[in-house]
Parts: sequence; structure tokens; C-alpha cells
Amino acid sequence: MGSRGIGSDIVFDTLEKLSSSIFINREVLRPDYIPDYLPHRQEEIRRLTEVLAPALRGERPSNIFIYGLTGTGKTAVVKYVLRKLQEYSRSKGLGSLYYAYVNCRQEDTTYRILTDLVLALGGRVPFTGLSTAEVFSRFKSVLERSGNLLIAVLDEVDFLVKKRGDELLYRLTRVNSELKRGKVSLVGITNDVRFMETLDPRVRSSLGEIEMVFSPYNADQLRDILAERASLAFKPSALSDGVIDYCASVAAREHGDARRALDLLRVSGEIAEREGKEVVTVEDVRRARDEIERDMVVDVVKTLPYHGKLVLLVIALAGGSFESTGDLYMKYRELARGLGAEPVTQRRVSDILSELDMLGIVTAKVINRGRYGKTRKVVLNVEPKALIKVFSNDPRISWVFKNSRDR
DNA sequence: CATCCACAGGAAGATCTGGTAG
DNA sequence: CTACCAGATCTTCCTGTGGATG
Repeated sequence: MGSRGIGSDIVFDTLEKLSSSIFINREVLRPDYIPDYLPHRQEEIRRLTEVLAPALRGERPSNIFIYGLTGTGKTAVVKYVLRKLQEYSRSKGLGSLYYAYVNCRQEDTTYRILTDLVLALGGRVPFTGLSTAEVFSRFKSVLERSGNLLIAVLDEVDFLVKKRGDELLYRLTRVNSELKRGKVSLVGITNDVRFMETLDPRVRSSLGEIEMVFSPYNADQLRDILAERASLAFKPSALSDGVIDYCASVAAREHGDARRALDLLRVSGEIAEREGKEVVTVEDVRRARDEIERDMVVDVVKTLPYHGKLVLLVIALAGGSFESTGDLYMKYRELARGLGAEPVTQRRVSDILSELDMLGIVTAKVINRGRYGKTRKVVLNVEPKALIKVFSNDPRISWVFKNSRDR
């Protein structure tokens, strides 16, 4: 701990603090980690394996449609089973099993989804510049040439259909009859209950050959999951009594979302660790909740288009809610003009509100006020103050606050 | 019990950016 | 280089609608 080499002292001290106190392996708490054991999902794993098993013989498994709320283990189970199938296939010398996992919320265009499917088959596609039809025909030719079976997992398919329609799904279900050699099996995952009803009947019957439903975890089950994962992630006795129970009960209240629970646990640990403590307390979990919310807000705001930010700001400045989109739009116009920007149309603001709603930062529910028309009631899901704080770091907006302070 | 409000939200397309193919 | 493509953002124009009220 000498005071020579000022820089390295800071580095060493920081590393010293980070290296030990709480975690053995925090990666196992990350949302994309697939554990070797999934508590309370054995039945689902067995069933999915049965359905996909024909793939090992090169036969096409039935298309599967999986429904369940967020954090009920749909993605984990599917990835788990596919990984195991691949391991099994290799160990028995049955050759490679081709599958593609695509999250349709992240890859939200037909083009990108097709690109991922081609990639999974070992083909190559530029990430932009071609027509979608061209990518689709490349997909088919790669399939045909190799004669392989591709299991295409489309996670959060409802986003694809909502944004682009069911054209792609329809065409994918048709591929099998168009090709002589290649085959495609679809695994659709969604958390939207009424998704199936919105589909074209042809697609519905084809995609829903087999259906599976994942029910939410209750608090006891969440506790098992957390305990299992915590034993891998944390040092023994790094968690004080009640931490796991508290995380489980928070997540159980939010419709049994295991991802939320694990996130909460990880962030709680990180908070305790940052402060050099050796034990995570319930208080740390409470602070983790706030921190997760803050991060969500910062992320959302960062990716929003300029007028999206203004709409959000208007809601925050109004104390977090509006009774109608008409009121909101008037206030928004004032703000935009005040900032020297040309306001966008009300139609566009309506779409922006839908986006904010989907991102979860706002709830925009359609209500009918009878004679007084139909509108959306908008409620901010986070603290207005927290939002305004984020905006005061945005150079295109923050000067408004500074100016109003000067005057 | 028909009317009619205040919008929702679909459809088509304009404009811009940033890319590919040949 | 030209011709073309998709995505993001936004506009214009539009049809549809639940339920309080007259």
C-alpha cells in the first residue's frame, strides 16, 4: 500500500475490493445464463424433448407454440433442451443439429430474422442492402443445398407479428412443401395470451401443431430457484436471512417473474460488494429495486427519438399523468415550441405513447368517456423526479432547466 | 336507444440515412 | 459510379368505436 505510482494504487485497491467479498460467480445470476438444473420445470423439459426428438433422426418435429408470462422459464427451457439435444447428437455421432434462436423483440425486422436463420445454417448474408425477397431465397437455397433440418426458435413472436404481420411466419411454414430436401421446424414463444387469435388461421393451425403453457412460479417455487442459483453465485453465508425470501416475494407479487427475482438478487449483491461489505442485507435488496428502476429509465430515455423524449418529459413535468391524449398533446406542443422544435402530429404522438407503453415506462390505457369521447389515460410508471433528473443530463434539453433557474 | 365525442389506430407514403451489388 | 434496398421517423388521410347523454 505504498504511495508511489498513484495510478496503480487506485487500481490495486479497487481490484482488492472487487475481487472477493460476496460473489463466487455472478454470471449465473444473469438473465441469459442457462443453469444445469431448472427447478419446477422438469415436466416441461421432458415434454419438449419428446416433441423435438425426431430431429435427431433428421425428421421434422411438429411446430410448437409456447405460451407463458415473462420470467416463467420458457426461453431457458427451450435453450436448455436444444443444447442437450445437440450434445447428445454429437456424442452419439449423429451429426450436427441446426437450430437458430432469434429474439423477435431485438431482431425486429423480417430481414434480420432471416439473416439469423441463414447464419445458423452456416450461410452468409450482408447485414443490409439486399431486398428481403433476396435474403429469403438465399435462406431457401442454403437449406436446400445442405438438406438440413433447421429448428427455428422465434422468441417473443408477437412482436414480429405486431410490427410486420404474419407474412414471414406463413412463408416459413410453407418452406417445407416448397423444398425437396431442407426442412424447418418452428418454435414460437410468446407471453401474449391472445396472440394466437390475431393470427391468420392458416398460420395458427400450422404453428400450433403442439402447444405448451408455462404457468407462473409462486413464491415457494421462486425461493427454490433463487436458493439453487444463489448457492452457485454467492459465497457461503454471504446472504443474510430473509434476502432470498424478500426477493422471491417481490417477484411473486409481479406475476412470478423469475428473471426479475434473479436480477434483484444480482444487483443486491453488487451493491453490497461495491461497498466492501461481506453480507447482503434486505436493505440492499430495497436499494437494488431503486437502482434497477433507474437503470431502466436511463436505458429507455437514451434510445428514444427526440420527440419521444419530449413526450416523456411533458408527462414527467405534469406530475406523471394525463387524463387524455388531447391534453398531453397541447402541453407537448408548448414544450416543443419553447425548445424551438417543430412539433410532430398528434398521430405520431399516439404512436410514441404506444412505444412508451410497450417499454413499460408508461401505462397508456384506452378508456371510453362516452359522450366525451375515447382517449388514452396516461400514467408514468416511474418517479417523475427521477426522469427529470435523467433529462437534465441531456444536452438538447437540459438548458431549459438551467434557463428557468437563472430567471 | 340513437347519437356523437375525441380520440384510437390502420394504410400508404414521404424523406432521410446508411448500406449492397455489380 | 448507378440502381436499388431497408429502417426509422414522421405525415396525411382515413375508418372505427364504447358508452354518457339528450
